[in-house]
Amino acid sequence: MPHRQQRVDAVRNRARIMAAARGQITLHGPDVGMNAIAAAAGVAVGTLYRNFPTKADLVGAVVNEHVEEMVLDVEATVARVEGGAPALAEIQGVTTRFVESSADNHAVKAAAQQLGAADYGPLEQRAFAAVGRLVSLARDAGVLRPDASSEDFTMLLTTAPTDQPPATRARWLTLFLDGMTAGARGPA
Amino acid sequence: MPHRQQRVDAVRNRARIMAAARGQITLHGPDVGMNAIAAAAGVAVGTLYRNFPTKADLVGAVVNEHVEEMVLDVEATVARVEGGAPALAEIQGVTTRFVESSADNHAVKAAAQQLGAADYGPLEQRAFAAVGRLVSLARDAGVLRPDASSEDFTMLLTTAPTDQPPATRARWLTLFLDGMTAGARGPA
DNA sequence: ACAGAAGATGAACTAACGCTCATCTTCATC
DNA sequence: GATGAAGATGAGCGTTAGTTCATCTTCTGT
Repeated sequence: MPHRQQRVDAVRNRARIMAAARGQITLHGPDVGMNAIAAAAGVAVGTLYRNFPTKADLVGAVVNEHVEEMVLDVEATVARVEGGAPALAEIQGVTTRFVESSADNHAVKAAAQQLGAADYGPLEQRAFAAVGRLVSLARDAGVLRPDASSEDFTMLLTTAPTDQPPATRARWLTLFLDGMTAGARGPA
Repeated sequence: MPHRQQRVDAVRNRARIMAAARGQITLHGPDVGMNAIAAAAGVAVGTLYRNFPTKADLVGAVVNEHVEEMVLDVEATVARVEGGAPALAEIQGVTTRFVESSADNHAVKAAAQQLGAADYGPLEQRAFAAVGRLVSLARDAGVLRPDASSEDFTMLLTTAPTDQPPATRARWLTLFLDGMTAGARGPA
């Protein structure tokens, strides 16, 4: 073992920084200052930069956590549908959960934006794979329009309105999902 | 006449500033610096501030121009439909024009955002009136879902994807409009 | 308990931005 | 032309936000 073990206070500080960054970005968006995050973590700015060379790295780490949450949710949904759960209801479920969580969560919003961007990391590929499986399951069940694609749902995630009142958000989802089901064969 | 006539160079500079601001904001978004706009106008920053007390005033002036264009387009569309033009095709037309113009035009994007905000100026009221007329005409013609509202179209303008490739934008509009026509009675 | 490396600190640096104002220039008037 | 007010100029102010680094502290291995 060439390297000495990492110090316990360093581990603790990194955890505090991630927690504070998550909280601050969730609350105030990715534009919060590094000083604010450092203060919330009970740590000096320099410690932030020891763990994350630039602000983009820190924000990216937080965003990645949320992307992972979203991916896990979609994968769980796929599993339920494969187990016999009604596809359309499950799709309404995930999309609603997503839109609601991104409503007053600026970190999730940023995460969605990143999914729209085309820098394909391994996590993004997992996301696309899961969404793809969900779409083809639902399409085969006849509850989506025949030409429905996973890109359609990526679009949904990217363009979902986040700064609108709850009633508007719900209406938006209704319209979009009705568009996704227009011309569907209908379930057996 | 109490006031002396405005100087010709002052008039010329104001026009140059508006043109430069329009161009720069269209190109780089509302976050361009005042120095950049001044340079593009061939004028010093001080001259910008003589014509527009704050940056918000300048950006607001540019955005207002675009809002007005959009309003005129909708009003013309209403007139055509009232004259017997097919309602659904006309609606597809305006919305397509809007999405396309906001695609690589950051000023129009900002204009749409402002329409979504709730500070009702006289221009905004004209916009809502025109959209309202268009929706009720189309609904009465049976080409929109019975519960279609003008808020639905405001939402469309606000959430339209602007940073996506043309094919994605077109697909988005298709889905949204199919959602708007789902459950429609159908034209006579 | 000690040495030394890993880590933490926060004042200060840099860059960008909106905005001001003392000074100079240019046009309208007579 | 001459005059003076309207207008133009641009260096610089105040602020904010990301980043650095010389210095001090704390933990780990022996």
